[in-house]
Amino acid sequence: MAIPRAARTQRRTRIQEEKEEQILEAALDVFSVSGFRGSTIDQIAEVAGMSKPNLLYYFRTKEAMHRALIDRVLFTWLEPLRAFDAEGNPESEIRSYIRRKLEMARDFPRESRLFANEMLQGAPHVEDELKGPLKELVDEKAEVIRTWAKAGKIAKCDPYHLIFSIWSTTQHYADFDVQVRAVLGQDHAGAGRFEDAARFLEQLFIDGLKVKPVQGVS
Amino acid sequence: MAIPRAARTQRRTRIQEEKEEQILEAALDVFSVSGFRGSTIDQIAEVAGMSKPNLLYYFRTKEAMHRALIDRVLFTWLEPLRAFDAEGNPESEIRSYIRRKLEMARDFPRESRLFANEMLQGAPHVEDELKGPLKELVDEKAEVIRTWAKAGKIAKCDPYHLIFSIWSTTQHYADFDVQVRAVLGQDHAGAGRFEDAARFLEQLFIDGLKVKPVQGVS
DNA sequence: TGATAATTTGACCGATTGGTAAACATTACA
DNA sequence: TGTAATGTTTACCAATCGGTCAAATTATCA
Repeated sequence: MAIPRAARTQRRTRIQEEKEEQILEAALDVFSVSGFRGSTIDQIAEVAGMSKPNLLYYFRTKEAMHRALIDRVLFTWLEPLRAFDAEGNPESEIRSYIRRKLEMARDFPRESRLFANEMLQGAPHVEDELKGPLKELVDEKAEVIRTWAKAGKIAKCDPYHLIFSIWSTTQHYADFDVQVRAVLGQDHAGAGRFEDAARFLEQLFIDGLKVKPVQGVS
Repeated sequence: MAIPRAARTQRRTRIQEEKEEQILEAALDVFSVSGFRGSTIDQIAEVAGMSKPNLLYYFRTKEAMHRALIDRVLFTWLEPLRAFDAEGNPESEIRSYIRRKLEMARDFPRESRLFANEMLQGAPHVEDELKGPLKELVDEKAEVIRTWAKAGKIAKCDPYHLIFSIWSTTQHYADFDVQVRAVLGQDHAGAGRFEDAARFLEQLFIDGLKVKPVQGVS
């Protein structure tokens, strides 16, 4: 008789690892496009190439699949911000943060869309994580930025809105990919698009954050 | 006997105007949160305070409701970009464009989320509009920005990515509202948040686009 | 007012939804 | 190899889905 997944206490089988990975891969495909409510287990099953009951053998509910995905994404998505180094050079730290976020949007667009979908729906499954770990990490890095500004290393600015603007501009290329493609057309297609975006954003943020000479009567 | 809505040729009744508005208002509530696939006619009917068949008397299908909403949003959403004036002063044009987009994100967050949902799903209902009217408008305004840059009025930059970055940063406050709230907490709550965002973005874009002195051996 | 058109709804339809039960197939391991 | 645990599938369930129909109700206007 099959033992329900939740009751298992032993170490995981090789098959379990493989199949769970296979299911999450398919679930990411589906959830990232249609969101939680708009996705069906049947869709995921078809993409995964397995029967629906088989999926439910590894994840007891649709919500469990979504949960597993969100947890994973939330963690890796914050990697670049964690790497933000208080001891580093402000300009190069910001530059490489932008580049890393942009690379993630390019290499993991489904993860970005999954997260965006969750936000659009009011974060019903992750509000606690937002108010807890996420807020704490952002608070910490915002303090770093504030210190830099006070030391005159970058222009005075609201660190929170700076972080928001880096998030939004970079993730835009994953979340609004259709729109970007439609507007740019075939002219700016391919790998060049990524470099163009990187160049623009680095210029915007670096120049926008340069310390301005004190204004006064000249 | 009731005449199917699509067959009507006469002018619309007062009741028709009111009820259609009432339905679209409810549909916006639901679609903007759950997306097209994730929303149900029953949900919309409940929010609208009408029976499901009554909704389907005014809009023959769920898709017709969504279509009507998207069309309306697509038009008004581009208003600020249309107002972008080639003859105006670059700095103040960009500044007021940012402010207008930010006001829309504040005053019409549901419309922003409806659009974002559609983009995340790959724009299955509006891809033609994106490649047609939207692209044309953006091309036109991008040309204006390029002209400004060539004339030395603003820094040289890719005009398309500039527009993208203004879109993403402003709409972020509507689409990712939960996240913004969670991170800022109660400290930066209320109306002040809007002003903080406006101040930051205007500073970022204005300073980031200032013409830089030509680099060379000093 | 009366009759005609416009509006509204309860009952219902087949298809799809998330999820279950139990039989069947495969694997791991003594 | 045998057998017990693990993995897989067919058949199925109640609930919900988008949408229809006909009957009932309300508004319009000659």
